[in-house]
Amino acid sequence: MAAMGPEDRAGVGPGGTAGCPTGQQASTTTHNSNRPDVQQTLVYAQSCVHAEKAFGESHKSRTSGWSNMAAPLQNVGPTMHLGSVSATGEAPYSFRSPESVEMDEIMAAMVLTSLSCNPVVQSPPQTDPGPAASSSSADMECGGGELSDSGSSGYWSWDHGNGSPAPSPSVTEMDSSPDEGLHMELEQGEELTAKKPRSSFRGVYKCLWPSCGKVLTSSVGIKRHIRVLHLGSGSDQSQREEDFYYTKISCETVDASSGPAPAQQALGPAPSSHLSWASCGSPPGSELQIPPAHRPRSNSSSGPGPSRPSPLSQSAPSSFWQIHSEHLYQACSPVQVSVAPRSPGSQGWTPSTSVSGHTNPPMVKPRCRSVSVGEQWLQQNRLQPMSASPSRNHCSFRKGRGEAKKCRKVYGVERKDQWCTACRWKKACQRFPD
DNA sequence: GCTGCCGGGAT
DNA sequence: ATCCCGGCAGC
Repeated sequence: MAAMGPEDRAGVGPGGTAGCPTGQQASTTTHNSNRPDVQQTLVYAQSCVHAEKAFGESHKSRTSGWSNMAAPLQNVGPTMHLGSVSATGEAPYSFRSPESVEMDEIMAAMVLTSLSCNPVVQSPPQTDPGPAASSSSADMECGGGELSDSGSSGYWSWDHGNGSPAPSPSVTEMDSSPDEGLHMELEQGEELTAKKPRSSFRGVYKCLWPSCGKVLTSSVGIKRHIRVLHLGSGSDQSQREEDFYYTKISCETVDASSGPAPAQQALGPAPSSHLSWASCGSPPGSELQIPPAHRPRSNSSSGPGPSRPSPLSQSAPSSFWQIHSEHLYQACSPVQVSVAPRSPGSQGWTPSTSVSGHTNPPMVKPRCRSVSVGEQWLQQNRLQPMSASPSRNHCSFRKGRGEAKKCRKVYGVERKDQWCTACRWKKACQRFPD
């Protein structure tokens, strides 16, 4: 639904322009003038360098400026990365060719972006992530996936859960350059199709070296690739810098087969729901399980807004919350009303709290409205085992009227204030449900 | 046309 | 979350 076109990308996320010192625009637009698609994040990041150069040459001011630009870098150790960046980004300007400089700019900004957004890159991904690290990284990845929906080009965003920065690494990757992206997709396709049938989440590591775009599935492999091919093996520095020249891309497969939940089996085709829930990747080595405490609570925003990615196996319980918030006066009305022996003038209506909704088949009958997967799961688990195929065909059926008196009939329009709330709101009658 | 209520907007 | 209403469909 988030059909934001590429041109809609603001490019500068929350605090984007505010974070960078003034005067950042002019110096860099010249470098990127012929490729407007190249991430504006890059422009932004690089422009900070220029601005700082303009403002002062002291290393101290540079450091503060960087931390100002991107708070995420603070916990990473800004000076260390600055060293690597400045080595490629600043010094050679005076004598390198414009193309080389441009590539350096791109690369430096990519490195910065990936560094600040991807903790997996900051620390060796598979050495010893530990449970906390893996879970937090999974959260990060989720944030990235979510951002990718908005179509922004890696703008800065702060993760909802733990306050960590979580720009979208994958978006940055995809937007980096069209030809490179194509190249990467080809390679990625080759490597990934092999594993496609079974895995649901995976991370790939992409080399950020200019015009390389090599994609590997293991961090060790990508490190070795960078070290050997680009940095040149041997030097101590190269072994440390290799981290900066790759980034991790989280991918998801369209797995309709990963652990089919009972509800999904019974549901039949509900592909959109599957996809919206499975928009999260995670590192290949780390486990997918996000602790419930870490998982963002289901925001009550109905509709396909930022769908919280979660493994499919957990989809049903999470959507349970949504049901309660969305269809409160319907889904949460186990209160059955015995309508039969009533005098017409009587105000009384006897709500019997019998949970035996299943004894009343019409109650179970799905209404004609779009039912989420989770909701059907709920219905299946809460109520009687429904028919094995509560397919959406029933949704086209609109229940007939006249089976029970409604508030309008009982009280009349003139006594509308005595109607139940739902009737007043033109919703399904709560007081006299069919 | 009346009625029930879904879907969605407004606050 | 609450309130309201347009509009659809069954009668």
